[in-house]
Amino acid sequence: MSQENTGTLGEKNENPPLSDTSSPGLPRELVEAVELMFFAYRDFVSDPDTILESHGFGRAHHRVLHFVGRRPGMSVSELLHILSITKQSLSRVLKDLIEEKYIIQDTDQQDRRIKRLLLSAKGHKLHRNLIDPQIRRFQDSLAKSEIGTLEKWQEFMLHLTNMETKIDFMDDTVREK
Amino acid sequence: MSQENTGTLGEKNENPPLSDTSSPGLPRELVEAVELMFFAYRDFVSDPDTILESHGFGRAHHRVLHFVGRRPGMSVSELLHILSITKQSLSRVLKDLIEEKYIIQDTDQQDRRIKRLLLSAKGHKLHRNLIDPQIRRFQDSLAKSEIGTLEKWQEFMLHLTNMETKIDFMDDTVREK
DNA sequence: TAAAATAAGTCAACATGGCTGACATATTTG
DNA sequence: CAAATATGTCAGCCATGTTGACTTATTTTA
Repeated sequence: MSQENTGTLGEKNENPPLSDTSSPGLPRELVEAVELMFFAYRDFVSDPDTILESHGFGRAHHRVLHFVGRRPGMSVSELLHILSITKQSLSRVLKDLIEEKYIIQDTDQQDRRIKRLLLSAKGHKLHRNLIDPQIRRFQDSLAKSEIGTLEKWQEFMLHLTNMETKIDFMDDTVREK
Repeated sequence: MSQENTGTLGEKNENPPLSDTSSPGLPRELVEAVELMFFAYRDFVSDPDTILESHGFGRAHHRVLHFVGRRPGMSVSELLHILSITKQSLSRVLKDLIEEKYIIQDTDQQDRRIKRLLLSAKGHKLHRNLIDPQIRRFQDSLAKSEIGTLEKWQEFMLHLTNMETKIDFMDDTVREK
């Protein structure tokens, strides 16, 4: 067990081929796919992360900004449901975004307990700046790879999700209750 | 600006179609793709998260376990490089994994400063348990969607990464220096 | 109409896992 | 022998998750 590998190495920086040593018994392609999820996601959010930092915001702020942008007029509890976090976690970032006028709260006229969330012009602008590099990344990747259109990729990615989660958001039908 | 949407709603749970209201000026399909990255990643790691919790571990432990499993005999600095975190962050989780005998350290015989990292039998077993649901998720998705093989998906995902990151790991050639 | 349920918000405390800076130790290299 | 390298450690900070206990306003219901 103790390092047959390193013994066979001529120099310390020559690493053994991954296929020889890694995850015995598991389909190599699928293990690589697991890693690609990690690397792709990490790099995919790296550009917005940089922009957010310059505003004193974090990823949590980004998510809120994004989903409010995607569904203007969303209530706080709907947002909590999509993000799957607690209201205490949300409140910290939402407070920042409201105080700095990226997000506007608008009391629902039918039910005055509910506050509808909307992006301000400032909020739209930031949202736009954050998503631009991600869209560019998709477009570049689309151009460089042979996948053709995004459709099949989307279908595949959708099947990776827990569905209920996703469907709640995609659908316009009744959520809980 | 103030909520034309909610005004048109008959009932509070009927939300407006996303396509009508969200992210004006941006290609809808690409905005949806951005969200799919978020949902797919989150749900993709949810099964391992549950298992990790029962062991008192977190995602950080998972990553270490995974990459050590993938490249047995990896040095600490190589691991740091792949994970792109500081040694102080790594040390917290690596310490746990070594103390609880999931990972074995083996001093390199050529350069006794370097410690080669390896999974113990216990480590392999946990790694296996963690990756199994993820592989199953890929297989299910592959079966349910019309993407065919993973090849094009992998190519596309690879192009989403910053490349240097990825290539460092995939290649067997010399890393830094 | 009074009581219960709902939506939102707040305070306090805790965990995880990033980060920086400052050092210590062992080992190899020049 | 001095400098560089690989690893490890202490201390403290930050972001963002968690739980639990409450408050306030508003709507629903019995």
